[in-house]
Amino acid sequence: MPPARRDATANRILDVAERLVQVHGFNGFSYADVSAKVRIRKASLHYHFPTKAGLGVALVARYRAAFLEALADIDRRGGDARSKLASYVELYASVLRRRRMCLCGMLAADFETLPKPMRDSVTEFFDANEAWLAKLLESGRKTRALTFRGSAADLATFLVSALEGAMLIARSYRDVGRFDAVVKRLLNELGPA
Amino acid sequence: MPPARRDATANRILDVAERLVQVHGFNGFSYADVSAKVRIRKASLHYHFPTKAGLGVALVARYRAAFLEALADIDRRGGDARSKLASYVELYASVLRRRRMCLCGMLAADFETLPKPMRDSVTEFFDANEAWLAKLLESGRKTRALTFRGSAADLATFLVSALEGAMLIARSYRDVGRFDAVVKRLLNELGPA
DNA sequence: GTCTATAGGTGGATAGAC
DNA sequence: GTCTATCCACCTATAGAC
Repeated sequence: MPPARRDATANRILDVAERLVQVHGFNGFSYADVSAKVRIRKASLHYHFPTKAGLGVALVARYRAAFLEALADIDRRGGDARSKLASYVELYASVLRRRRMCLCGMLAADFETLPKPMRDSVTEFFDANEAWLAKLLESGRKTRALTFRGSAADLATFLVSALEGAMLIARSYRDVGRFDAVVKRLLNELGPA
Repeated sequence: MPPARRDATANRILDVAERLVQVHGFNGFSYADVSAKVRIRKASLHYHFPTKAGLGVALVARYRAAFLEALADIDRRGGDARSKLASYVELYASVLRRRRMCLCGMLAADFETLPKPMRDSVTEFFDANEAWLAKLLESGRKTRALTFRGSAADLATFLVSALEGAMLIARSYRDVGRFDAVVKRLLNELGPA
């Protein structure tokens, strides 16, 4: 039996829990909330994810894998650094358009209340995210598609911070345009299109 | 009797609750947590703040007032726009150094779970914050202390987003240097010191 | 794998004595 | 204003039948 089918229920649970965390935060949802949406009893959830901490770790692991896969997709599609950067930003925008916060940005807010293994997973997400971005920026600088001062790693940190912050606040205003305005300014600073 | 003395207990409660929200989020603290730190029984807290929603509103109101007072202080101390901007950024840095997130940045994460009156207070904080900053930026542009493209209001939105995002992530890494690096890049983009 | 039932704890909030 | 005592809803998690 293929894993996709074998873990079909687990994945449905993760889908629902992921959305709940992105919208309400890790301390703002319960097994009861998941239960209601998945149409399975609370107790049955514990068969798939015995503890909430474990569910949280699985959530971040899957999110990171999916995110890195999306980044690999961007690489596979090709194009210059600037269009790749636009695709990268679009990943954030698409999350926000669904009225969600980045899962790990949300968990960064909840950070001090998270079980230790979840904390490590969250920073690992940002590390991997920024590493990919830094590589893109460096290659963009080489081909002169992008211009910027300082190290690519520093700029990657900066961009991720700005994007996460823009998502965070734009969501409160329920105004994606606020996010778009920030993006426009970020891209403008990286040289002419 | 002066208000400061009359509301001494209420203020101690707010001090403790404020810190708890900045560190754990609005859904990550309880009256029991406050009770333990203030050394007063849970039930007594309800005398000062009957509901958690009411406590939350009081929290944001006080935080905004204190923040705007700090901004007024910056104006009173005088200096050029660039040094005022540095003082402005220092407000965020000092919060982060105490291992806290901006109260309203944290509440922006909790936004969807907040009682309506709190939601309004949060966006009003950002509105007031950005309005002050936009005014500063505009005056800096006039005196040529600052150089930037686009509207001052747009740039203010951008700066607040970047600062909040940088706080959010730097706190997860427990690395204030990460925040400082973002600040350095932000200030560099606003022209030579 | 999913169910019912329930344990054991904590959440916000109230009543009434002092 | 602060206390003890208590309510009831909800939380995460477990036991055991099917």
